[in-house]
Amino acid sequence: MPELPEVESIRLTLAKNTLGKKILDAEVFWPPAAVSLPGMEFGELVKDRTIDFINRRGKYLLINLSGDITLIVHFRMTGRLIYYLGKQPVDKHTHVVLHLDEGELHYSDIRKFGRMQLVPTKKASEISFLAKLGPEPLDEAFAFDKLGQQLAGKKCTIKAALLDQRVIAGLGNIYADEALFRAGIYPGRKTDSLKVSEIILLCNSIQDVLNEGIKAKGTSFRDYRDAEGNKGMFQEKLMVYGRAGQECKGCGGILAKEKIAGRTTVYCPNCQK
DNA sequence: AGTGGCTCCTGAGCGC
DNA sequence: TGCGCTCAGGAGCCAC
Repeated sequence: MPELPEVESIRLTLAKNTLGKKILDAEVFWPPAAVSLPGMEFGELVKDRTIDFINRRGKYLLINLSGDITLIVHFRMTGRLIYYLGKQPVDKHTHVVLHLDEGELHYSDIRKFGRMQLVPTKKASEISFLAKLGPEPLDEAFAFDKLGQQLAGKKCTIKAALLDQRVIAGLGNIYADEALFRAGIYPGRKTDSLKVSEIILLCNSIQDVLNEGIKAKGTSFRDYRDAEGNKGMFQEKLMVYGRAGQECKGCGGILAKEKIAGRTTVYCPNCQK
């Protein structure tokens, strides 16, 4: 599932292949996946626009098109955006194809949770789901004091807080569990029970695990691929996610599984307190 | 404010 | 081989 490092990897590979290219036309096979401006047809709105630059905010990919239109993509669970230099057949999960002046861009999504949405670029930051997002964990301005502010006064579990995109943008189940393991914090701890020393540790762990995830080009636990169709490598480095019942790579104890914040959570009862 | 449940979806895995 | 069941989950929404 694309979290921050996966979306960043898609951004980099997509930029490498499509910047400056022009959209000749679009084919929409499943309309709910392609949200346009009111009263405008998706294909008509993207036609003849150039891909100017590509940004990322949390787990959202922001593709700036010429003429002040931005294509916002959220991949949710199984969304993929892949560039093909040649002609590529569509399959039953392909929802949108953008034909470029060189190559084509396929948006597909097995579970159909993901969305592409066109918005006026000037209004992009006001779009409700973007405006609500918390700080970017890899911004230079982000440090333990910022994380502390975001967590202040919260009484939920730390796992729930890390998954809350209003608190911090870009973490999902994989990197939240991995960051908590590295910080030695039990995911079910109440947020207001964390000491400053633990918040410092957690902040560093979040940044480290995200940076290492990006360096490894993301985690391909199951479905994830970058914009060139390649898998990431970070699944080989996972300490807890997907490893319930296996040995902890730190202490050799058995990793536990528990539903916390409504999500399957894996942790080491020995290493995380 | 926090929590739990439901919804959107499909495929994988399992028991029989 | 195949049926039916459960599980996976990001995030919005609603009830309590």
